[in-house]
Amino acid sequence: MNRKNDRAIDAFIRHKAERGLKSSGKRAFVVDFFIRANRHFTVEDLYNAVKARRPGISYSTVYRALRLLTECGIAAESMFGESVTRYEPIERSGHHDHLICRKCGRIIEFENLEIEKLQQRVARKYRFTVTAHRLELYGVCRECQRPARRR
Amino acid sequence: MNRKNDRAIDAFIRHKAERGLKSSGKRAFVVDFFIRANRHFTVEDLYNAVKARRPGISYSTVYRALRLLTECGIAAESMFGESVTRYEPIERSGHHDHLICRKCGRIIEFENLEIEKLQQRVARKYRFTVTAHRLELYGVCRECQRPARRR
DNA sequence: ATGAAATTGCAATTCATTTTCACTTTATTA
DNA sequence: TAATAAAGTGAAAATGAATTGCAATTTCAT
Ligand SMILES: [Mn+2]
Ligand SMILES: [Mn+2]
Ligand SMILES: [Zn+2]
Ligand SMILES: [Zn+2]
Repeated sequence: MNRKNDRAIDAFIRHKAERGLKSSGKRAFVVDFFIRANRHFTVEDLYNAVKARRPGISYSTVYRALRLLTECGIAAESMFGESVTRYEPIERSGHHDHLICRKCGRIIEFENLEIEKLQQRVARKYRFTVTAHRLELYGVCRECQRPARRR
Repeated sequence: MNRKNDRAIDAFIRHKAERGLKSSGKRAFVVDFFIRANRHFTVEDLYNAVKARRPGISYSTVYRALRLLTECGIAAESMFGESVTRYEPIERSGHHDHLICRKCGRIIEFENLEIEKLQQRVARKYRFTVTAHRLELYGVCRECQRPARRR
């Protein structure tokens, strides 16, 4: 998994080179932090997490870093039915889909090749070329089912 | 399909009763128009479509009508990776998922019981109770593949 | 060291959506 | 039917996430 982090960081360095971007300690810190912490960050989440360890980084920088990461395919955006966008590093985990708990907000990742195959079959039926997909299952996670439900 | 429209309209009338809402010609027109036109409306889309046939209906009214329709389960919201929410009547078509063409914006609907079963299996594996799901396949539709690609 | 170009933080802006509020309409009651 | 309470409406203001403009700062090839 350090391998994967390194690959992601290399990808970012390559991206910078291609686009003639310069280096910056602040951005590097954000990028690094994001890649290492394998989470589904809100901009606010990431901003707060980063700020705790290294003050003096602004929201703008976080927004801009996440945009770059998305552009070069290191980060993936999702919405999960909220009003804010979430970002997660994908270089390291490969494609997967999500179970989202509506009680505690937990996000569980899964992969299912059979489903992916069936998606291709559906697409073929409509002569549709799939370039991306999104599958989200919403509900209640294991932990949230245990405690006696009130109300 | 008139049956289904009628059922949706009845559902809305019931919802009004339950919540002590009053009647309004404008709202009724929006609701009616939305239910009849089986489309994936943007608020703007619906506002324009409605305004063409019956001027003097404001954005506020459209927004508010769509909120009510969503609350009582007649309309479903989706985002499809854009910055605006889309609404479609679901009472009439039942559950389905979507193929979204990134070139022309066309939205194709499909149902696949096998996929739904596999989703249940995934959920069971994680002891997760699914209450809703969302599957979207993005790409290029049949029609958009035909013309010689330029660039 | 110089200068062009990128980066940054802050404030201002954008854009979709929600809310506020004065006014109108509806429905219930006397 | 008149009075009244509550809901509906449009226009404007407010909100909230995300983007952008800009002056100051930093990077880096020369
Ligand atoms: Mn994930
Ligand atoms: Mn649909
Ligand atoms: Zn949970
Ligand atoms: Zn198309």
